[in-house]
Amino acid sequence: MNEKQIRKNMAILPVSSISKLTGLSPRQLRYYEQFDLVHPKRSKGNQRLYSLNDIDCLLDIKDYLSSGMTMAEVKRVMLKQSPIADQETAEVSDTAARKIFSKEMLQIGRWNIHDSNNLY
DNA sequence: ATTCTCACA
DNA sequence: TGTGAGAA
Repeated sequence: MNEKQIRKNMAILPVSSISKLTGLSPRQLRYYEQFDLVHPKRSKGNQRLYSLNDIDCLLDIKDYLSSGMTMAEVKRVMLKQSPIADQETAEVSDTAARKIFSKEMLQIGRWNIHDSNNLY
C-alpha cells in the first residue's frame, strides 16, 4: 500500500477526539468495539488508538444505526467491504465505500431508506 | 488530566 | 446506554 493508506491506518487518536469527530460517546465507541465494528490499536497504557480509517467506519456505522440497523446488521455490512486491518486497503475508504455501502443495503433489502431519523 | 474496565440504583 | 468507582 502507499503512504496514503498507511497514514489512514496510522493515525493514533484518543477516544476523546473520536468522540468529538463522530459525535458518538466514548461509551458507544467502546461498545461498538465489542462487536468488532472498529479495531482500534492499543497503546502501552491500554489506551485505544483510532485511525482515520476507523473514523470513516464509525461515521458510516453511525449512519446505519440512525437508519434503524442493529449492531449485528451493521457488522455484517462492514465485514463484507471492510478490508481494513493492515493488508491491501484499497483506496476505497471514502467515496467508493459509500457507494458500496448503499448498494449492500439495497441488496440485503430490508432496511428501507426513507428518512434518516436524526435523534440527537 | 485522561482513559480503562467492570458493574449497577 | 449512561454513570460512577478504582486503578493505571
